[in-house]
Amino acid sequence: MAYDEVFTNIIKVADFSLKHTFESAQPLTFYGHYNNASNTLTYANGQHILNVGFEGDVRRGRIVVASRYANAIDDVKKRFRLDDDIKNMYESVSTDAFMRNAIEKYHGMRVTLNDPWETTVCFIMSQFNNVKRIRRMVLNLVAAFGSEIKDDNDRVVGRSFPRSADLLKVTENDFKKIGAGFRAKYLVGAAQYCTYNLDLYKLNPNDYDGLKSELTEIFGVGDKVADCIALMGYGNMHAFPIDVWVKRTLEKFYFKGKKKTVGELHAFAEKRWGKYAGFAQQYLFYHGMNI
DNA sequence: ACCCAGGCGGGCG
DNA sequence: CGCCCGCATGGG
Repeated sequence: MAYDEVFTNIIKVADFSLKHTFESAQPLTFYGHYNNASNTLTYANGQHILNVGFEGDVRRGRIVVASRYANAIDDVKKRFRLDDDIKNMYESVSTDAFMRNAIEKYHGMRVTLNDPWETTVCFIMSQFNNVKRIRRMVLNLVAAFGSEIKDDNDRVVGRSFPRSADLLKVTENDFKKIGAGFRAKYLVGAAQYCTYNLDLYKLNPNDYDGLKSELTEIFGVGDKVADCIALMGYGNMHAFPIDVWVKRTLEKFYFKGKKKTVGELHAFAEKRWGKYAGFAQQYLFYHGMNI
């Protein structure tokens, strides 16, 4: 099959925004390529390249998938969690004015389901950092250490995200060269640990406590990053990552500016948003950061 | 110049 | 356990 013989299909979808989903600092933000003018996203899954576009209204439109990857449709459905009962989720987390405003402003923003290892790397990169620089660091990582994706004419058309085993020979100094800074030593440790000591693909996505305890054994993964991996790498909506923005936003809009501990905020989120806490969190984070 | 960013590990009390 | 500190780097 020639490279230009791509498989295209259309998925009808309600309440979906490719733009907000991409831009809201999830793994796709860090290694995908989004074109704002055409509202299209290109990303790689392993050796496959997927082109995803969106047409129509946020409330009711269609996703156009173009790829030579036979399972591209299933990949997109899984990645964007299109089978979720989004109307019920919105109803559940629309608990107050802040959430309603966030949902109105960023309607259609989905919590994505990503590869666990890729999510781990992206959020190790995220610590004590800003979104723009995280993205540059991750793109540098893929460019430097990802394996080439070639067409039938042996032409390089992209690079895939490096697996943990692909990074075993990469040194701390190499990671510093791509801008990782003090996180370089964490990447070395994570690559080792996730190759030899922990199979990320055998963890139970539904076991929140189990995920947290296993993931925090990775050097450089603490409570917050583990919550991000549980949420965006395993789809565990119980996870409620509390970063500086979420903490600040909760304190300001839910506790009249009073300082709260992370433990208190976790308990608050669990009681208020329950099984959709992670979904609510993405709106708290993104709206809180941009308000 | 100064402050901050999707925090973490390590050391200390 | 909780608290506090240093940490690399670039953008506002």
